Amino acid sequence: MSVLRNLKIACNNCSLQQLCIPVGLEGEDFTKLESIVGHSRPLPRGKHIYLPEDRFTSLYAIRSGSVKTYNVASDGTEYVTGFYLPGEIIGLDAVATGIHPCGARTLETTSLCELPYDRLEDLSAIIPSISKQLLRIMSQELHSEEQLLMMVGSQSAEARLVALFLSLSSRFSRRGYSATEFVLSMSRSDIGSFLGLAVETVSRLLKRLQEQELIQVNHREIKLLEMEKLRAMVK
Amino acid sequence: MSVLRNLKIACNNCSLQQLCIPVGLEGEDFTKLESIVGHSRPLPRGKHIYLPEDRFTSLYAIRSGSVKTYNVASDGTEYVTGFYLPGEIIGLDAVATGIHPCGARTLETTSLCELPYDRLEDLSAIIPSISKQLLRIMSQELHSEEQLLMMVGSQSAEARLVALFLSLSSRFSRRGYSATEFVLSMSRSDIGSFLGLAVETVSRLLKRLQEQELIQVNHREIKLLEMEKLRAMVK
DNA sequence: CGTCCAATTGAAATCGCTCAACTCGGGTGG
DNA sequence: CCACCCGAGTTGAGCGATTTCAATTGGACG
Repeated sequence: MSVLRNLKIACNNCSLQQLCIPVGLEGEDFTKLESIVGHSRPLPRGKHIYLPEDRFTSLYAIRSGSVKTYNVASDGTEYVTGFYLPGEIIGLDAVATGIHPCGARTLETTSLCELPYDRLEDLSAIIPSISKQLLRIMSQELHSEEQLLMMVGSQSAEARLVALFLSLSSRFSRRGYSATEFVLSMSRSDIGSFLGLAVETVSRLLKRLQEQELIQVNHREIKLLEMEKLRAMVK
Repeated sequence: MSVLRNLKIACNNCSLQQLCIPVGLEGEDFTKLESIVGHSRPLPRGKHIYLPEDRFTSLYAIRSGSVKTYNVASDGTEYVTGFYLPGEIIGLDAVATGIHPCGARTLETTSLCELPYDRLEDLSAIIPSISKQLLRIMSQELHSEEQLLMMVGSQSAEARLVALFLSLSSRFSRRGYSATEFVLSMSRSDIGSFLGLAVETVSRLLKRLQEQELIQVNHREIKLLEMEKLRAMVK
């Protein structure tokens, strides 16, 4: 029985292998990595994975569902710093200090794989391609933060929102989901907080984009109607 | 003669050892790292280190001087993505793809250490603490981008400018320079571009902060007069 | 069926931008 | 050595995008 359960959750059987840490691992190395990965039953919506300032022990790979990371300013306001989809890794920003600078919370029912960092370090001393892969993932993350920064810093509210949708679109599509129709797991205020916009602005922009027939909005269901025009909006 | 030159530029003699990749390396490992580091004569102001879209071959550590990284939007506008001081590493965002997503240019006369990435990868397979250190540096960078993002996304223009000064202040101070008096190597428009503000706004804010006697501005010389009040402004 | 939170809508206020003119300082060439 | 020039920086006025405040609607769930 426990065998069944283990099999079921092995990286081996995970459709996200090609997006996650195991990329490029084979045979024994693959098995070794698998052996340190911890699993848990799916978490419900709104569950904390770790809090800001928590001690850092593990990275987490999203297996299914989605997660937001956030930071709390000294006045208590919460700022969303990122949205994470299956195959993506959270906690990388804590490696440097051993303390989580951001918290993480599930946006919907979510399954995680836990990667104890000390064991991951031990393993990457033996299997160099693991640290290679980790570095690649971090670098990727760094790059997308830069993109985001540029966007938030100097694009219109409309362009920012469109850019978020296009980012989600391409990420969904790489995971085998539709690039043009998806359901947002985050609230309007999460979106606003992430993009540096007021909730009301998000709402008005959605309406306007719909009126221009660029997208179709139904509560949290989004349909991108004019990909080319949308892409042209984010320069 | 060549020995003298080599000694002069060895990590061994570098005051930035404790801020740079060598952190935690000793004896033979230290020597091995040193052996792959390339040096060049100081670059003048305004020199490109690499262009956006250039193929990635090396990381660069700033030895002295300063550097800005930037991105070019499809309409040709240049966006500053970061300022880098001695002991900091540039090029990390290119590891994932092998292509530099951002360009890098000197802001003043600047000396660099070149770290060929393929050799660094080979080395970190032998010396695990190198990849550990690299991961730590990347994570650090990730964290500071998050901070920046939060700031740019949701703070007032004034708070953003103050936050930049405080960041420079603490970075200068860790390098043994004054935490309250420094000379900006970047132009007002670099600052504006980095913070997502118009040049004129930067100028007006500097004036206002000076009138409030929080800082003192003389061209590019900045003196922070009221650290506590300044810190309180960035929540 | 009522409650509560998320989302929407409207109106007024504001922060930062754009456009335009002007100043200042440093470097260059006569 | 001085006058000129050019880019960087400053200053002013008006405008516009986004925020804020306030009220309302709508859905999900008990």
